[in-house]
Amino acid sequence: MEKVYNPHEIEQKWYSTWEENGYFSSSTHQESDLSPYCIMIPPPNVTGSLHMGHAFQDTIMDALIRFNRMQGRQTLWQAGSDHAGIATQMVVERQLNAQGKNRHDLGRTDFIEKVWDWKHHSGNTITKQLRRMGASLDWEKERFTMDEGLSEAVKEVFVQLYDEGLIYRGKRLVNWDPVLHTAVSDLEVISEEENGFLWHMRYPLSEGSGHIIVATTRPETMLGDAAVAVHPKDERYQNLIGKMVDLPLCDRKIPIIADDYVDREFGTGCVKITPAHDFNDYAMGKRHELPIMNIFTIDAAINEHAPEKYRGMDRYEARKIILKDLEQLELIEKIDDHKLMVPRGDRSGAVIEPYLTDQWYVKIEPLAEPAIKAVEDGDIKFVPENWKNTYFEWMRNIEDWCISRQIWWGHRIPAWYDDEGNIYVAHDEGTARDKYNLSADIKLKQDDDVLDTWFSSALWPFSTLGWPEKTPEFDTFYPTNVLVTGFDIIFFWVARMIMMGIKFTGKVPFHEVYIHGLVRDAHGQKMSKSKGNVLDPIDLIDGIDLEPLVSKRSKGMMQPQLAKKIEKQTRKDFKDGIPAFGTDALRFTFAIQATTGRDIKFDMGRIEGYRNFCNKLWNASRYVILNTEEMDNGFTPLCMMQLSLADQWILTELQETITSVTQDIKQYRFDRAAQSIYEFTWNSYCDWYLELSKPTLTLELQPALLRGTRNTLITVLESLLRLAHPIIPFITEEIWQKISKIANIQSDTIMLQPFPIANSELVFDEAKQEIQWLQAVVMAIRQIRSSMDIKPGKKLAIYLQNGTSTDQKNLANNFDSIKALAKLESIEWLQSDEAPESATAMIGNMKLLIPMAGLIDVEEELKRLDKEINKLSGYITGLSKKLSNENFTARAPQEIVQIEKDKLADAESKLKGLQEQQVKIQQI
RNA sequence: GGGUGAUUAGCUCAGCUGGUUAGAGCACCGCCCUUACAAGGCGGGGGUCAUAAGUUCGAAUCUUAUAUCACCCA
Repeated sequence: MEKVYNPHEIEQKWYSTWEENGYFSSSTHQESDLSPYCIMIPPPNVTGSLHMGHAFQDTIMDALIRFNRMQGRQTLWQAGSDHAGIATQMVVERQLNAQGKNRHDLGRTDFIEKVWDWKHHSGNTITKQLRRMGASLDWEKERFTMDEGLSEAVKEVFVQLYDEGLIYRGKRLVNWDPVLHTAVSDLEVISEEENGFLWHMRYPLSEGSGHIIVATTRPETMLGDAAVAVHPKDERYQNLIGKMVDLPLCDRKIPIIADDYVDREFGTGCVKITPAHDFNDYAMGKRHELPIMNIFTIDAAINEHAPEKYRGMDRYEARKIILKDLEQLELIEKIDDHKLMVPRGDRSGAVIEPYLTDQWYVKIEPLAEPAIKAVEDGDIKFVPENWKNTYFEWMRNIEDWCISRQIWWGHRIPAWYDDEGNIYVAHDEGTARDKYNLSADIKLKQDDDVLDTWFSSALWPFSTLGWPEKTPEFDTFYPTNVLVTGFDIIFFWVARMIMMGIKFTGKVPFHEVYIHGLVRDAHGQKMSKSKGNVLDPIDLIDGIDLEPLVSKRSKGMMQPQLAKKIEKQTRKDFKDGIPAFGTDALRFTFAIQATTGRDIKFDMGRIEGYRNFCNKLWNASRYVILNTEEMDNGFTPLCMMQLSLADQWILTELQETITSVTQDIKQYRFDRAAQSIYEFTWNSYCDWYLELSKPTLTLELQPALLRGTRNTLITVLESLLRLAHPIIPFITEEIWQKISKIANIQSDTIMLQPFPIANSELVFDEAKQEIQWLQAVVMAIRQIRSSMDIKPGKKLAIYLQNGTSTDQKNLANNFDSIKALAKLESIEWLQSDEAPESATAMIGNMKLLIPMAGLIDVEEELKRLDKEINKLSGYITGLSKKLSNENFTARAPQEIVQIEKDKLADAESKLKGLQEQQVKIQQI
């Protein structure tokens, strides 16, 4: 293997090998009694590219999938993407615009063909990037929400819901994008605080004198006012309730009404009510049977219902003129600065209007009920559990779902109209005629609208498996095991999948929902394009220089004035750009930070640390290969093999690590799993075991012992690679290819190897005790060495005193190891109480002495002893206080009391030894 | 206004059903290019666990209140 770990060279090679060999396939399954395992990828937007949220989410899913696949289960990670109606249409329209055309020039059919063209040529950015992440998705089964089968499922569901009266057409307020000319979902509306004004306007009372002052952030909507409302208990306005006002500029009279909804503290406590242009006003209008007067066109310009003067003006133009006119009439009381939430379309950036239109709706309550019950009954569990509250909260206050969109790219609504506007719903026109007994001469026209993309996404868990056809895939994998997603789409997606799944398959679509946190930047800010703080996962994998990074971040801004600030921040945060860390390091960073539900602040220091971890594993493997390749490693049957204490110890540690990692992954604690792997690899295997193996290998003892150590070096590393594979697939595969050959394993890939299972026969408690003793001795010597400034290379002669029979046995068994690890010339037992002047450490009751002659400074040693003694005394004081408390000794469980007593005895004897030593040295 | 979560070392975070002298990585200090690894080795310093009260023999952990921050809903 290369001396330096170079992720770039290994990653792409292995991914294509895996894919070409069909290792990701859900059809090839090993013989196993275990149940199949399936995760549906949250289908990424076909126009999208991979962001940190995806990378995090995909790491988790891939780890789960690889883990379960290695456990021998038939495994499907369903690949695919969604058609992202508005986003995709916009991408293609922009291309047309560049040629000076728009979609109307092409017409619907040709335009849709163009979109398909685009999809085939450019719609695979994110699937390529998923491959870079190492995601072991079943690409053979890749689906797209607009492909034939999924479209069939959409029609089937629509028709059935309509026939059952659960889909209807109605006129309601929707979020209207006046630029895109379509309804958009709440999810596509981003409300953010912006600076604005609160205008206080006088509305004259109709009775002749006096006026009422209303406060509004949107004065132009006054043209559609239907009333003025006050709080019924508001003493200031009691006498006005029921009276009329003259609506300025409009020549209309509107009533003053009372409603609880009015906030007395806001503005003047009087609000104008515009039922057609505000969601709350709409509700109030319904309560009070107010007329609903729409004053906007689909472009949000003033329409023919308003006074002639303002017709055709854009809403903001109209605002200016109206304010000027009111000013002239002296009807403006005052203007306050005001911060308000402004809803904008996430695609167009236009301010969204509540707008009254005909749309299709799903009647949601009958669907919500069983979906709530499924979570209440535990058929579906949220991880972390708290999220079920969010789910319930939304589901219990759910409103009907507007599913129609006024765009071209999407599933066209399977509804036809005759000349009289009667509606016929069926899979296609022919079926509709049969179903409704319509003769061929009745002209039918299909609805122009398409369905919300989320409508098809809601069917994803079963439509991808072939539903409504009966397929083996559906039988095998539905219900799926777990859905992995962010909290932000619990409403839009998770809840709807549950509703649709139960409705159409009779079963929940998944048994668990794992909700992960958000990936934020190093400062804890949400990553967003407009803030210019996004990190591209691919840049972390491949690296990027500062200049390209700066231009990438500050280019194509919606608000170009922010570019300077972004550039400055980027130069500060990434002085030297970003080095190439590789996919495995990125995945490990995500895994180890995936504590339940918490957001991740993405810290470059950590990914660097885990890149170093990969490098460590790499180099340890090189050591193992160097010492075992083409040697007698004890794999031939019937050869004599003997395990050293160190071998037994590392095997013991490995079993414990396997047990905890397995448990942790099953409980979605990827942080703990990764942490255990890290600690085992670095702190046990590398820091101690490899060092312990060196004396054995170099001293060339009996062949049986040599075989034992070589065998252990190999088998432990081989298991470790399999243990870590679900998190860091590339490096483990690369190393495993070498190691498996040495270990006599016949297989082409680590991917399909069994996940390690802990073996209780490889747990050696005695060896564990002995190695812990050895570690204590070695660390004590190193500590003295370091604080006394003794050169690392200087070999020491040490003495031991006052050892128990166990200490004597431990030394005898580990003599060579200790000599090597602590760089000793000799170790001798002192039989009498007499001892040379020495620096001293206590290992239990045993005294460890390093003679001072010429090596150790008396003052320094006294200082060191003093420090140790102080530390110990503090400890002892605490313990004795605890133990002299009768309440403690009487009430605490006896095991605990005994533990504390043992601790105290131990500490006291240690203290005694150190104090004796202190006296001795003071006498020098 | 309602809800959820957070607050532990300079930074990023663990700490599970209460029993550790409160841990890790990064950063910091000292020594070392020791034949797997300087992307490294060895050793070290650093925390009144946001604050206050309570429950308990015992609280970072449980309860209540307060403060600050974040997010969701209105």
